[in-house]
Amino acid sequence: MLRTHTCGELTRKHIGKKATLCGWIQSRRDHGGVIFVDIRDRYGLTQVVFDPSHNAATHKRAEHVGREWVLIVAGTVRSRREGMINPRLATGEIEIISDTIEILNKAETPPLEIEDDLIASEDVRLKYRYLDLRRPIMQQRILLKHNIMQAARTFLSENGFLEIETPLLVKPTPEGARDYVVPSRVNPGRFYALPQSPQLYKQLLMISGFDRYFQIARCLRDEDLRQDRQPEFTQIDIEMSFAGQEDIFLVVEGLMKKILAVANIPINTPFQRLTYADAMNKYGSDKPDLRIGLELCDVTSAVANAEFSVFNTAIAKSGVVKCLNATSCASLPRNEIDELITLAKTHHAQGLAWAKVTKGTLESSIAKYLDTTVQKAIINIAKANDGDLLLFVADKPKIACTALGQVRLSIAQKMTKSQKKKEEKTESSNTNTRSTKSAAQSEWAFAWITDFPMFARNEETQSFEAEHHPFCMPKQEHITLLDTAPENVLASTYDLVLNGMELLSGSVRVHKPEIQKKIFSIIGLNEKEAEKKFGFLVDAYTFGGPPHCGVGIGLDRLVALVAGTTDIREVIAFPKNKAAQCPMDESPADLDSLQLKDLHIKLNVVRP
RNA sequence: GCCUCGGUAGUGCAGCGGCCUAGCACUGAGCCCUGUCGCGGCUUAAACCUGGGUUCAAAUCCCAGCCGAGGCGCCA
Repeated sequence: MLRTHTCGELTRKHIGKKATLCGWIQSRRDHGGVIFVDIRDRYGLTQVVFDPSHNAATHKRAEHVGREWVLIVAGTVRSRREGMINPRLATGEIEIISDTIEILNKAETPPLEIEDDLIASEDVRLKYRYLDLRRPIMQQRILLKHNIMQAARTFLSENGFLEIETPLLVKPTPEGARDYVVPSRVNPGRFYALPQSPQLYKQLLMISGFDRYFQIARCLRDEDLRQDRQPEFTQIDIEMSFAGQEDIFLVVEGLMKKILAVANIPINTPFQRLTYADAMNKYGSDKPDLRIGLELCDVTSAVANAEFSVFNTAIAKSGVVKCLNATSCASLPRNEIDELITLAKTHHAQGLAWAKVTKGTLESSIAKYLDTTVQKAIINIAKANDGDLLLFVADKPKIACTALGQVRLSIAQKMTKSQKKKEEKTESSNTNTRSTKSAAQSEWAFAWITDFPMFARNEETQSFEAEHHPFCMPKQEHITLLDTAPENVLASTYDLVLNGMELLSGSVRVHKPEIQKKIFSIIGLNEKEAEKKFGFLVDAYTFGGPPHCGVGIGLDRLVALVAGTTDIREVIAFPKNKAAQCPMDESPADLDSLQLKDLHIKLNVVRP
C-alpha cells in the first residue's frame, strides 16, 4: 500500500518500473474509453491512464471518482505516445498505466478551485484556507519560506549565532504598539502581554554574555492591518555584542545573499546607503523604491520671489516647495492629474500644482504667477525638457516630501503600465512571445537608510518622543547635543529597504545607564516612571552591559518579495483578515462565563 | 475613528431604471466519445447582501445597516 514515488519525480528514467502514487485528483478526462486522471501532491502532477483493455475493473472504478478525491494508484511507468508529450509538466514525458486504484477518501466539490490562476476572493480563500493552500503556487510559497528560514538558520549558526528562545508571556508595555493581553488566572487581575518583539530580552541576553544571538521569533501587535501588516508576523531577530553598525551590516548583507540564493537571485554587496534626510529629500520616503529613477528637487529658492501666494504662504511658514519632474508625462490626461492631486491631499498636502514644459517654458494655470526668469530657474533645477510634467507641493518639509513621494510612486506605476502596453503591442506583432512574470522582479534594489532622528516632537504637546525606541544610541558625535539641542540628535539606527518596502530595522543600543537616563528625561519619563517601566533593563546594564547592536528582519515581507508579491498573507499559512479575524475558525471568540469567572474578568462590552 | 472601492449561481466576472423570463466562463449533475492534459459534444441545475425609501416600474437610483478589500490615522 505504501507509496513508492511522489507525483513530481517520475521521468523517462523510470519507464518500465512499477510505481505507487498517492494524492488528490486534479482533473479527470473521460474519453468514453480511456480515462486520464491527473493526480496531485505537493511535489507535482502525474497523469494516470485507466485503459479498459489494460484492466477493465480498475477502469470501471475510475469512472466515478471526482475532483479532490484522495487516491492511491499503482501501475507501470510508461513513455507517452509520440506527439503526446506535455512540455509544461515536469512529468510530461511519462504516464502511469494503472493496475489498481484505491479510494482513500471522497471529497465534496471544493468551494474554490485548486488552480493557480483562478483566484477566489480573499474572504473565501481565508474561510477555506486549507484548500487555498493546496494550490501549487501557495505550496511553493510555503516551501520557499521554509527554505529561507533554513538558509537563515544555517548562515547564522555557522557565524556563531545561537538561537535562543525568549518568553511569549511578557510584561505589558504602555509604549509603542498596542499589546495583545493575556489574563493570568493565578494572579487575579493581572495580565501578561504577548511580545511585540523580543527586543528587551535579546538585550538582556547580551548582558548575559551570549554575544551572538538570533531567533526566528513570532511578534504580535494589536494594531490595524494592512497588506504588509498582520497581527502576528515573524522576525529574524539578531543581536551582537562588541559590535557596531558596520559589523551588523556585514552580517545582514551576508545573510541576505544566502537568503536570495535560495531563489537563485544574485545580489551585490555592500548595499547602497542613504541617510534618512537624503531619502526624504530625494524620494519623499524613508523606504524609497530605488528601482524608480525619479527624484524630487527643491525649488524654494527659485520661487521665493515670485508673486504666487500658494507658494509664498507655505514658505513664510518655514515650508518648502518641492518639485517632481515626471519625465515625458506632459500628455498625462487631466483626470489622471486630478487623481494625483487627490493622492497628494490624502497625504496631507494642501494641493498639488502642475505645469507642462513646452518650448522651454511652463504651460499651466499657475504660469502667470511665475515670470520667465522663475520658470527658467525651475526648469533648470528640475532638469526638465519639453514634454515633461512638473508637479509641485508647497508645505512643511515633511509633508511636501511625503506627499510628492507618494505622487512619485503613482507616476512610476503609470509609466510601467504604459511601458507594458507598448511591449504587449510589439509582442503581439511577434508570434509566440509571452511576457514572463519574473521580469517585474528582476531588480533587487537594497538600500540601508541611516541616521534617523533620535526624537520627534509631538505636534500637540510640543514634547519629545522617541522616533524609533528609547534604547537607541545617539550617534557618537551627537551625544553632547542631548543636553543642548535634542531635536538635532541623530541616532545610530538603520533600516534596510528593498524595492520600497521596509525589510528590517535596527540600532546600536544604549549600554551606558547615564545616557539612558538622559534619554528618558528628554522624552519626559521621570526617574520613577522609567524605573517602573524599564527598571529591570536599566538595572541590568549597571552590572556591566556590553556595547551591542542588532536588527529585526521582517521575514514575511522578505519572503513575499522573493515570491513576487507585497502581500504578506500570501506567505503566511493561516493569516487573519482585515478585521484581525480568522474566517475559518471564527477567532477571536467569546469566552463562556465560567472561563471568565476563572480569570476574574467582567466584560463591559456594548453590543447593538 | 475616518476616507475610497466593492457585494449578482459553488467560483470569477457582465448587466447599472422597463429590453432581465438576469448574460458569460469555470465548476456541479446527466448522457455521448479510446490519447487527452484549461479535452471535446449535447443536455441540465444553480444567484441580484439585509432593511427602508423614490418610481407606474429597482439587480440598477437614494438612505441606513451588515460584510469584504485598499488606504489615512495608528504601527515606540
